[in-house]
Amino acid sequence: MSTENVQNTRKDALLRDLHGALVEITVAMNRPQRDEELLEEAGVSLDKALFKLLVAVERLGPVSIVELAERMGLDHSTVSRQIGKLESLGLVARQPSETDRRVREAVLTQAGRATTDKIDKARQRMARELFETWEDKDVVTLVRLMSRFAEAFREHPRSGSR
Amino acid sequence: MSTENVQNTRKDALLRDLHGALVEITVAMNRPQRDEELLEEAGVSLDKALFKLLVAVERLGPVSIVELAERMGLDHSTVSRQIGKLESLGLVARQPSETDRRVREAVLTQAGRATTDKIDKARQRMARELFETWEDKDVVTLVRLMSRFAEAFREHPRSGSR
DNA sequence: TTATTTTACGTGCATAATACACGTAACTGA
DNA sequence: TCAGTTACGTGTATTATGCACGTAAAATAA
Repeated sequence: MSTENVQNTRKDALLRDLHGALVEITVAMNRPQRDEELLEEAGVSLDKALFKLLVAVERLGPVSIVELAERMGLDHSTVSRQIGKLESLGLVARQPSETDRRVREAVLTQAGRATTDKIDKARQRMARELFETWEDKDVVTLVRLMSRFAEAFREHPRSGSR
Repeated sequence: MSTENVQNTRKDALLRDLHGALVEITVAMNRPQRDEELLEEAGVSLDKALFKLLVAVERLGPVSIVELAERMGLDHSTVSRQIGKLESLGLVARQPSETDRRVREAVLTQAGRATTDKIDKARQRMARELFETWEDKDVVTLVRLMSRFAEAFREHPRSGSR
């Protein structure tokens, strides 16, 4: 308090704004409404949780259940069940790993690929629309800084652990 | 496919990276681990869902249940119950609105304010640490562009509705 | 090699967050 | 005044999720 100065206050306000933006973005990303809209635009019918996992499988290629769980911040049992559902829907297949017979890698099936293609295209359309009024320069900068932030946030130098 | 050109591909890749960063940030924000760490650092014991709502009440000041629900992307019944819990913990109070006797505004109690102060300070400390190696200029730019994006994303020009 | 520990996965079980449906009170506008 | 809308709370059902446990395979130690 006694050592508080103007610079600190300014920076605090800045970081406070950042947190506000982060919360807003997180809420927007978590809105079921948003998923539905995207799925509808893509002409795909899929459950919210399954949808996120399907996209993750697309991004991470052949990927083990455990790694998928870590990436998604979920328990492996949850992912195991959800992948099971995606499998029964014919969108994902489990294949034994070549190098480790404990792991069963999740991969997209042809139908799964077709689905994620539609979703990706719908997302691209919406993103283009959102950035329509932005200067290219700003978009590039946003992506650069936000990617950098995402990585730092993920690696998040935890107080003591890890 | 036949009309695809290099410019489109470049921009698509950019937007794809953006989405990747968004997903990573969302996952990081949703990690229960993160909340725990923050709460521990703040020396506060509180449930995950309640914690988010408490922070929301701090930000949005005296706020109705319905507005809170809309901001959080939750059903009003969920928020009603959670505010009830926060009330029984003595962190939030419900006060009748001056202008509309249907609404019961949620506000922080003194204890609630003390709690959010601790949380805010802990978050500031962590944020400062994360941006330690960043140039001020980049932080300022990140916050500016990300705030702009958050607003655009929230207002999200829905296909037809709204 | 053999034995011990760790890892990956799946399943039974319990919990808790959440949405939906409904009822009540209050506000709004014709 | 009266019909329609809105804000809120509660009963109920769903379901996503984590935890605990067991099994098989791999890694490591002995």
